[in-house]
Amino acid sequence: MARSGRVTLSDIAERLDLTKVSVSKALRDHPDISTQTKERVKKLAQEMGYAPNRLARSLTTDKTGTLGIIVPKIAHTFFADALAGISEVATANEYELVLCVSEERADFEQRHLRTLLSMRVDGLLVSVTEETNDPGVFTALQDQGVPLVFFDRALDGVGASTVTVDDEGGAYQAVEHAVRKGCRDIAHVGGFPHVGIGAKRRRGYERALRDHGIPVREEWIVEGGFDELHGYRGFKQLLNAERLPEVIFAVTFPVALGVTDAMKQVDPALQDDIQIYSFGQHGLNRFFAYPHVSVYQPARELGKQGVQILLEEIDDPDRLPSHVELETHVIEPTDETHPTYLNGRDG
Amino acid sequence: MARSGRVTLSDIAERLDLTKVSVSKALRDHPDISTQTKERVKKLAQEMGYAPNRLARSLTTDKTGTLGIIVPKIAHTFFADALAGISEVATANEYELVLCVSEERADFEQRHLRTLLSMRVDGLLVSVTEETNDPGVFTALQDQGVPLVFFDRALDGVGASTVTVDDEGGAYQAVEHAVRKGCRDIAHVGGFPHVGIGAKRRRGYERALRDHGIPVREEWIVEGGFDELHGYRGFKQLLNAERLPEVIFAVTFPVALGVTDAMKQVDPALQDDIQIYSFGQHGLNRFFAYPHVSVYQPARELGKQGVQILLEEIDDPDRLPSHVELETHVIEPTDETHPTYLNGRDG
DNA sequence: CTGAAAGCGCTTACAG
DNA sequence: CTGAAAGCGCTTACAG
Repeated sequence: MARSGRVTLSDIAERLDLTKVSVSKALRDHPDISTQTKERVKKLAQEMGYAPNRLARSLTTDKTGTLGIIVPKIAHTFFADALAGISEVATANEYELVLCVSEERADFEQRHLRTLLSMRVDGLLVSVTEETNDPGVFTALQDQGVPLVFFDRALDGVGASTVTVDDEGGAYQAVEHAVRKGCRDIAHVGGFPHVGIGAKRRRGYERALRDHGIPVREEWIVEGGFDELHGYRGFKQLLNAERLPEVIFAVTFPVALGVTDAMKQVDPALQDDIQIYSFGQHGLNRFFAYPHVSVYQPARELGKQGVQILLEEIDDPDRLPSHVELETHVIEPTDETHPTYLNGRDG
Repeated sequence: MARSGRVTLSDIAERLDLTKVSVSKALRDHPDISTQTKERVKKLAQEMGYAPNRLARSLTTDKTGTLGIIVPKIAHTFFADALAGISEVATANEYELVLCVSEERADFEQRHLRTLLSMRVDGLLVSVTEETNDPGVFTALQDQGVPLVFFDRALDGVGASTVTVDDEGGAYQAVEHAVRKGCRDIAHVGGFPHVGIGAKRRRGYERALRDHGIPVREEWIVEGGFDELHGYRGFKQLLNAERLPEVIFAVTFPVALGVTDAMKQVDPALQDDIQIYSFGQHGLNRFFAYPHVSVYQPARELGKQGVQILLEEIDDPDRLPSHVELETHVIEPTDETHPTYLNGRDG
């Protein structure tokens, strides 16, 4: 028995008067071994409760069957949903997930990256923090030949695969949607410009305005992070503008929530006058007193495709990086995606 | 260099004309080694980008520095929040998380359990599925000496540590709260009785009714699972009762959402007449048109304490199981916990 | 203070 | 079809 008190190959071999190599082969259905021996081995292994030590196996095979995941936040519906997709595809392919949360901090991200490397994960799926701007750590990975895929938030200047949504297009659609409703006073509480999604969503916003002959007003554009706090601050900043807009397009759903909080605090009646649009939806929007109009972001699908690509790169290390961009569309509260039971399929 | 193309102890040793043992010791600040040598070693290790292979280390030390986590769902705010707490404490103690999602399926749970064991995680933190009823797999873990802690959803008959909330007390408080508001017609859309939280919350509900001289009406009690679908079905079932209640107490927040969906579908005006109470809160409740009254469930704290206890058991294998029960309280929409920025600490 | 030996539990060639 | 050797990259005693 192993130090740990667990059954090892040798334990089985001893009881069967075989060598551990034969046992190992038998358990893996190696053609070297006779059917009869295989059966004896498997039976006893089962009886003894044998579970192969994956550490030992990984050390020799140089494959751990694990994927390193780094997300900036976990208690945010977008990342939780993405993780659900990631978990689904990983499990289906017999990979385990080592989950790291960077807390939007670049230093945490780097530390996690190092740890995951020393754990010899087979590949990495990363959504960068809002602070991340140094491609150095990531290009180093590439040099070491570790498969890497960015999802949702990618970092420019790294030759890695990416799975994103059409950020610019989605933002464009949102603004155009507001324009078609007759609005021209549209503000943007945006993200940091050095993060891809921040820059792209803003670009879409501005382009849509211009295409519809609406001047871009700097005082109606706020830049910041991606969570509630920045939405809250963003709205406060908009109060300094000459007048308030009719529509506020928020760079993320959490930012939209912060904007709402600020509006309610300043004057709840503002909610009747200002419509909030957000990039990214939320399953509970349908219960809101003032539901947001949102750009549908397929979080789960993003996670699934991310893993899919990562697995392909693991299987074929010479594969060139892929760049998948998922389509988005605007959803109004009224055509919100409802649970299937509301579609008459159940109940 | 290792097969993987990565730097090993021997690579460093060779360049420095030392043995790998000395290098290993130097890097770990072993007193055996002279300060001067340590510095030379560390400098070169840094230059060569050495990262110790944790697989190899774990194989000899019999410690992986990983925790296995199994949750029934991930895209549910409760578990995402709990995971945030888990991640926080684990990271602070230099443990990594191997995350598994059981999808509320007992067979998935068992498979994940086996995998985590073969990965030699140092401990397990589990919230069981709504199907789980066989303690066998878990007691087997105990026999193998693998530290195990249940959080939120524990399984009876396993001598493992548990971190839960005061389910019965919380349910009791919720019902009492409704009674104090003058309601006597209180229904319960509950969980499965074989899952601890289901049985306890129902018990609290019934006890509160009795203590206030209100008869328990079986037709106002529905049993089922813990997600939206079961809430939806639950309300539909309540429609068969002689009359509708004034209050519906849902066993979880997702169940409360399903109930709401069903109510809206039957007749949106019902929302003016029936108040929904739920065990477990949600950060977005404050934006709801009809906010729920809820029993506060400290998800994050539950996760944190779970890891804390697990780490203690890992450090001291002879420790007796602990049972932590966190307090709950009823929160009305008006005294909802708001983001800190709304408390004037920011903005 | 430095080193040679042994071992963790597995798998991958190579013999027979 | 079965076995003996070698090795994955580390650490833990034990010598010197």
